[in-house]
Amino acid sequence: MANGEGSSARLRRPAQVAEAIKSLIVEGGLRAGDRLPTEAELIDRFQKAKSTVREAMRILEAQGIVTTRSGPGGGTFVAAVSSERASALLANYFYFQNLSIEEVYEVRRALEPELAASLAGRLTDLQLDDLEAILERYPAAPKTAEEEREHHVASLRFHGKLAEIADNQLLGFIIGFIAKILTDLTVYRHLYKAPNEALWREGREHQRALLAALRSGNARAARQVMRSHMTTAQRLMEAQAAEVGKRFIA
Amino acid sequence: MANGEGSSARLRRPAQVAEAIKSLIVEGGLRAGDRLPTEAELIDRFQKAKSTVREAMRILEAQGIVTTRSGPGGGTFVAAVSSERASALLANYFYFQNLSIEEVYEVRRALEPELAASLAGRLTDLQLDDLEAILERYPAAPKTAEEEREHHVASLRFHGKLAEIADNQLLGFIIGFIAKILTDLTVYRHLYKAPNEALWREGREHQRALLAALRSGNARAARQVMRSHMTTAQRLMEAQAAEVGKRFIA
DNA sequence: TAAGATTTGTTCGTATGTATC
DNA sequence: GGATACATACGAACAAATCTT
Repeated sequence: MANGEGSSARLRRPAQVAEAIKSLIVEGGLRAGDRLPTEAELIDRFQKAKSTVREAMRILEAQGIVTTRSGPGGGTFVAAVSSERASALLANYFYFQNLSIEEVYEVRRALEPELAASLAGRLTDLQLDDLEAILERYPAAPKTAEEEREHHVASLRFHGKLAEIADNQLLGFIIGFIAKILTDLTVYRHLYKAPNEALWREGREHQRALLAALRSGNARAARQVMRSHMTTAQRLMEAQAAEVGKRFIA
Repeated sequence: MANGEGSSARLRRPAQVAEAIKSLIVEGGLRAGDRLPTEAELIDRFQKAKSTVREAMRILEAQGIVTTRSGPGGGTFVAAVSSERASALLANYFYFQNLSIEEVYEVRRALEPELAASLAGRLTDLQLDDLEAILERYPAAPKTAEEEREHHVASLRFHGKLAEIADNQLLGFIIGFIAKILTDLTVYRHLYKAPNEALWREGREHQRALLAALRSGNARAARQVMRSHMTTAQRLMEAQAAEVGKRFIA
């Protein structure tokens, strides 16, 4: 498990203990749900003060790899890091970066069509209906900036849903992450320009066509439609002149 | 800034304080290097015990968004999350996932050619020489499993270097992250098959051709060469029958 | 329901370490 | 080297959560 500090930096005691506990997990081959020694045992084993051990636990908890419960039968347990947690931690990194729309879309243009192609013909009717439902929630063109924002969030949810369904966990995570930061950006953005109806209509046509291609199992068409959709989406975003980066977060 | 917990979960006090401090950062528009109130001031402001505040600090430190120094003029400071830290935290997520070679390469095949194309003709002589130097460190075909491993790590450093140079920070981060997990996998893997010389030679030719395309500024060629290179690299990896995922970490 | 047991959660006071002037 | 200002570490006492009986 990665230690997260530059290996040169001298670690303070809580961080040292946290590393030692990580070793217990890795060396011991512990899996999600497995129990770690109690606080008292750890204090005894490492010969450290209670607060030191507790700070170590907070470090591991912040990273999402353990959870703690009090009470009998409680204790500290190994946890599989959730994708939500991983996304949130990664978002902190980009908080300090200032991504441009162009940067985000260069990645989307490369990945989303692949995901679409890989999913063609592999979705259940239930999943297809879910996707359809997302589109149906906003059948009319947005009239106000507020409506435009809701449309955009719904559209991103569509992509987030595709990401969840992905067989490829890495691809799914990345696409889901991008949908998340674009959603946060959209939600917390307060300056809007007038909705661009032509672009909206074009985007909507693409999503319909995409759904049809996914349903019929036409991977080539799905890839092609998603490619066009990304181009349109990028133009929509740029038309809004939003800036990604600082302030895209909760 | 993302809070990292499911928003429904009731937070304990250290986590509450950590969130409050995050708010100080976000609402106050604080930037990397800015100073937060001293421990004593935070204890006073939040009316919490010293250890509670300290546990909160460990949480923020683990996420990479603050650093602390003792001594006069010391205290807690906002830090830009480093890409290394972000990578390490993200690697913890995939520790529990078990990615296949195929999954990783589906993403590499889509992204690395784009990066190569975007870099063509934009590298300094110094950067090109750095890349050349990485290739030159292993001019001969690997004879042993050990040598083969070193070659592979060097090749991944080549990709990591390209990722560092990338103008697109998102694209660069993703490619750097993938190079990192593949490197960790390679380093900590202890079972090797015999090196496949034909594939090695093919990969090497690709990297040479790529360097030439980058130097001459031929974006189309760079993209095309990288595409072939990815195919070869995937076959090399699969020939080694390594499994990504569990145990790819330190 | 209530009491007791177990385990983490929180507080406080004190002492120590560390960097700057 | 001494004073100062800060974080770091310790440990004892008590609170809260939650399981068992």
